[in-house]
Amino acid sequence: MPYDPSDFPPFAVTVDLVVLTVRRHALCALTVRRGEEPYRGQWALPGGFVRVEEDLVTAAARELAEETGLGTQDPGSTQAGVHLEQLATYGEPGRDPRMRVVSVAHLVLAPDLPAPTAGGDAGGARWTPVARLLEGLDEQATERLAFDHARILADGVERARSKIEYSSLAAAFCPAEFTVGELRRVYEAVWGVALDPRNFHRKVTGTPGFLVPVGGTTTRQGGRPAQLFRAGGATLLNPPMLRPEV
Amino acid sequence: MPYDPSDFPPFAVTVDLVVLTVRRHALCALTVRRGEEPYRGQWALPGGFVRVEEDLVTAAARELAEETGLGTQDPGSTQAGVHLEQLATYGEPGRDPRMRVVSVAHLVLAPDLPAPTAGGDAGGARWTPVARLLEGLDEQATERLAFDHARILADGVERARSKIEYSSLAAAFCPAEFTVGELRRVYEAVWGVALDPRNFHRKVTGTPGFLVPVGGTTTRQGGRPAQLFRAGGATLLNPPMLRPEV
DNA sequence: TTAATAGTGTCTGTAAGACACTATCTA
DNA sequence: TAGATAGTGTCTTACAGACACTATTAA
Repeated sequence: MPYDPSDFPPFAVTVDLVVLTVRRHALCALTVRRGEEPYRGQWALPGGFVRVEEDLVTAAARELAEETGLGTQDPGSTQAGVHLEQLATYGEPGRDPRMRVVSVAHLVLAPDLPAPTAGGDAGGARWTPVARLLEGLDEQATERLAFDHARILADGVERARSKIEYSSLAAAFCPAEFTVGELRRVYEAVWGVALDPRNFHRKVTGTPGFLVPVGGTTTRQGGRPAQLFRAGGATLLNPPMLRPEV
Repeated sequence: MPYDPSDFPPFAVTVDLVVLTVRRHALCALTVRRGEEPYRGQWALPGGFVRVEEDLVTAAARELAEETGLGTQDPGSTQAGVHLEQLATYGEPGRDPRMRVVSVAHLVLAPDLPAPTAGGDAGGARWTPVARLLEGLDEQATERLAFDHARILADGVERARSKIEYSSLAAAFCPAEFTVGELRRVYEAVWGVALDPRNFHRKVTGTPGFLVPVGGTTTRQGGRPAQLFRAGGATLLNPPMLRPEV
């Protein structure tokens, strides 16, 4: 099959970002307000075109930096808590009414950040609890996301929920140094359940290499001072943390 | 951002297929021989261009049918044992020396099939043990796959290996009706380990909804007649099957 | 008979779930 | 003091891993 340009139809390739964080005990996603048709004025996931010379994950990191100022280095990196990975690709013919767009969605897990600065071409950006964005996914909810972004968001949330079961990825939602209680509240927010603090403590501190004590303590959560940890080298949690009510 | 064609660079979008099966106690992948440059004469994963009006998973199913005669219905379907799902997308600028190609890889799990019929434009097709295709992934192995297909295959194999831990997907490698021993040999081939037959039997028959007895028996594996089962409705295995030596 | 696979039962160690109890901070 | 969170210990139960033993076929 020689690569005659007439052989293949032209596609636009974009990256869309599911940027998740935990704010006030709720899992939140970054949304931007659309400035043009279609879906003008509606909220959407941040994203943009992939450039000619650019790798997919590089494009995702660039869009993330433009939208939030967040920096990542390599795919899978957990520098400063920020994690970026490819999620899935969406290419249904009618998903964009104007032309054929294939979007490679990426998942970003970030610690709680200051209110997003809409640095890019977006008309506004904010954190929205995913529960509100995903309620009544089938019907026309009031806060319905543009395009098929509700489905993309749902896939990203499900990926995050399942990945923290067997990996140390939940630490990506925490600052560089965090307490066991703060990590537990991340699990509770992402899964939407309550976990037993004692059993959780035993599980995460008993897994070798999962948490590394940094030496200090903090009382920023109130109560007795808690030890500070950072994420250890062990990225796999075996046996996994069990998600209740599955 | 108005969709002026000059705004975005032209991409070709293809689907590549990681088709896995278990033959003679070995995990094998479907490979086709390339008829043109680059990589002429080398083995590669089957694949092809996505058509204008075609969904990504539809394109993957079409390529699969053209290449093997295998039929699937919906994504995630387990009809006649065949399973098809999206794997990941590969779009590094230099991955195809001729032009910018973004490939959406898909993973197919199929029962043991007759020798593949190279029905498509491929110069030949065969099953190759993945162990041989992946050995010395970094160096220039003798049986090196074209493009970045060795990495795509490695990602597909890893996906299959991890998914059978917590799902009933291993049944996709079996015929519609199978015995507990045949299912165990699938796990052993995919993971490359030996499992205790007694503990395996207890695990899979003790999980409600995982296996459904069909009533008959078979002696096609030799020895005492074994009950025949089909995959049950329970697609999630909780607690998961533990992969040894991880 | 032997050799193969199928299937049941039993023991042991690990770990999860439930929860009592103590420790140390702020208000 | 009360009330919050941190952290340890204990008991029970579930289940994986190891393995003895029986069952039923083919050669």
